[in-house]
Amino acid sequence: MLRAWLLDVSEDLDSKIPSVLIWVIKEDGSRTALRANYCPSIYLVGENEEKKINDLVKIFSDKIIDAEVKNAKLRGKEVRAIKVKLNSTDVESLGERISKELKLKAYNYDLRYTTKFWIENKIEPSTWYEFIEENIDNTIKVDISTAKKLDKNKPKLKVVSFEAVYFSEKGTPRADRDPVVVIALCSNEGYKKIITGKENEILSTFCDEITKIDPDVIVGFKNNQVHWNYLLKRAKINSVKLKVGRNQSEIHQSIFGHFSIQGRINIDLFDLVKETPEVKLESLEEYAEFLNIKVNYTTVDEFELPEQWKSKSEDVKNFCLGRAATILEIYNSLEDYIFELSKITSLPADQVLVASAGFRVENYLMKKAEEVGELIPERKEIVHESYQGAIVRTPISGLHENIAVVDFKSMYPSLMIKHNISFDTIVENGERAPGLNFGFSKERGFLPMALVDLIEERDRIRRSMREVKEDSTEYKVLDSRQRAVKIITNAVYGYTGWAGARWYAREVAEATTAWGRLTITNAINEAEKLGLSVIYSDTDSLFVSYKKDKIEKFLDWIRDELSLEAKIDKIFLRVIFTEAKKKYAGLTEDGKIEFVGLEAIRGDWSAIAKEVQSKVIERILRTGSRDEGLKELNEYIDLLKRASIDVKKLIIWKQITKPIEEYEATAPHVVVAKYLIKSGWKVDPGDKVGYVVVKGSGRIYTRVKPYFEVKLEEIDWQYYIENQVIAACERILEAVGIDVRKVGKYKQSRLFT
DNA sequence: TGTAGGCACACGCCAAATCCTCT
DNA sequence: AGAGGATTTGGCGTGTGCCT
Repeated sequence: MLRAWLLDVSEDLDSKIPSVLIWVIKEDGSRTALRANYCPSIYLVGENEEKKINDLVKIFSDKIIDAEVKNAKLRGKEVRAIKVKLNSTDVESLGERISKELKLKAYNYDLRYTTKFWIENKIEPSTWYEFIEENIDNTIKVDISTAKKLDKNKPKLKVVSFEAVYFSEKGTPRADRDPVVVIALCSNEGYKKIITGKENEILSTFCDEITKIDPDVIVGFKNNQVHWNYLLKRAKINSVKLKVGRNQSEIHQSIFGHFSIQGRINIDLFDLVKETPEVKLESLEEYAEFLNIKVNYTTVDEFELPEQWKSKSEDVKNFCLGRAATILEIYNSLEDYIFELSKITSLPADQVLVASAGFRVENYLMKKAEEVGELIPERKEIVHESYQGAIVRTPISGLHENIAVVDFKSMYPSLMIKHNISFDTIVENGERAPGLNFGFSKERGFLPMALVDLIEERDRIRRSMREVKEDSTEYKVLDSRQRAVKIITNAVYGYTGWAGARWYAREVAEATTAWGRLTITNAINEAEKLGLSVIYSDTDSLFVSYKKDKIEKFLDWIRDELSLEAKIDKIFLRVIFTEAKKKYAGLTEDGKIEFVGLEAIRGDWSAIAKEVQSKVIERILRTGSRDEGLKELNEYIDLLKRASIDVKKLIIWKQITKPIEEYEATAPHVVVAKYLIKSGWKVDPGDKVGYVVVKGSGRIYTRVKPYFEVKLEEIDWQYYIENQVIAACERILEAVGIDVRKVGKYKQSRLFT
């Protein structure tokens, strides 16, 4: 018996019959690749199965192992399908050819060989398994059908983080021109190294060190987007092979821009920062701060890197090493989450972070489909029809006291279960979804089944969490797992309304929101009937006056009459609403101020505007006095009039969301982006551009500059007072009855110019 | 290789309205 | 007084980032 933890799988190119290399960590701690034969299967559906099987065997005799008729489910309906076991790893193109030739619809075919490996064999990555092994000429071979899942903790992984610095005189470094000058490495066994010197030596030392450490995981920041590409090109120029994989293999780019390293897991923390909405600028340092990880190096801005390298190269080296160390530390705090997400979705750890929410859900559903014999439909382009979403009530504006926020617990998943909403249960007779001309049958659907499993799994995890100490490793692992499960659960509804989904079903998404609207409307009416005034509501939440016994009754009613669960999410001692939806700020029982939707938490407002708005709101909420808010604003206006604010606080950051030439309107951030591109900087979709508004007349886009080129004297303070600070505060103050344009320092501020 | 829809808000764009200057 | 250019006004579209 061989026990091993599964890292990743790659195709075994040395084998004549379709085979995989399963990269594992064995129980004794050794790292190796297990060889296993695996012939993938596809399904064909259509008329005359028996005859078609004969044709199949005739035409594709060398490409198939066998074919037999089996029962399967197609959108819940029992069908007869030909299961074809292929003697090839080229599943998609062979599947297509067979389907075309025999005029049969193919299923489970447009998937990569390695993806099929996990799904079809019901094997999960990042998990312990037991296999029956056979040793043949120094390689270990296993029989997949003997795989037995073991419940055992993840082994300690060897991890290396790295960071690289490239030198360019001006602008973004270009791989065809600008060299690598530093690479820093850190391992989780305490190893640290700064590699500098001649470029070819840097590159080969980098590979040698990786080989020596032999890590299971290589982690970086923007390594998929920037580093691997860059290092590969520099390696080519220097005639060095970038051998960082196991078996001395080179790194290679896989289909969707992500890089794979044989036998190791390549992780890019940038993928994680992108799904962390609290981190606005998506920088490594901001991410570290968010995770409470101390950064102990001086950040070198990319615009000052060339100068710094020429004058104080030691600082740059330390910066590089510092970043590598921070990358490792961040990775450590997120490792459990990454591998739990990998397990639950059956996507190997180095793919799960690259995959977007839709693909994670889909992979999970494909795994479930295999369990129940549901065929996996092909991915196809579909014209998406938009549908009605949730209800958002206009808030009662002003300063409120003692408000409870009541939330439905996972409303959409619960409704999908309650009404059996699924792509395989849609019917046109019987009970209909509110306002729609179709409904859902009673027989348990595929999606509700998957959701019940997910919810039960999460409940199980949360129960086990209660049995272990809160500061234990086990607790953290369980917590990561329940978070991973929750994310998948909540994304299922959205998945069904995604045009790219294999199981796209607009009706499902539409019915879910329809029942959601009915549910919240009924709940609002009931709350008011019980004497709770509802001041605001969005999708599945209600803001009501905090009257304990009435709320208890209300929650009981939801449980008994709606068969749904709701809870008091939080209580605001004070809360401010303007007239706008989705924007408010409140003081909670534990003395914290929470901002929702307001400029104070938006990434596209200047720091000064955000600071003043939060201070103004905080003062009003803490004191309960509106005049205190005005005082705060006046103090700041004085500072701005004296130009006594750090330029950094005036930067406005905005994302470039598409190729620059596709912009129709002349927006300030686009003008700056174009200027940057002209000066040799690379600005790609997804990048953030930081600009400052300077003095002048006319359109704003005619007087914006990149933040690093702005001098104190040119700043348009009037703009910042009017369009940033006052703009962010006036709606708040207006909501509590103060007209900023009539009182306070505003008039005086106009004299400024 | 994009979970969904609902929403606020700044600013550019464009045409109409209004203002202003000059003959 | 009236022509005609300059400037302001207001509605609408673009663009970004937020909420649940």
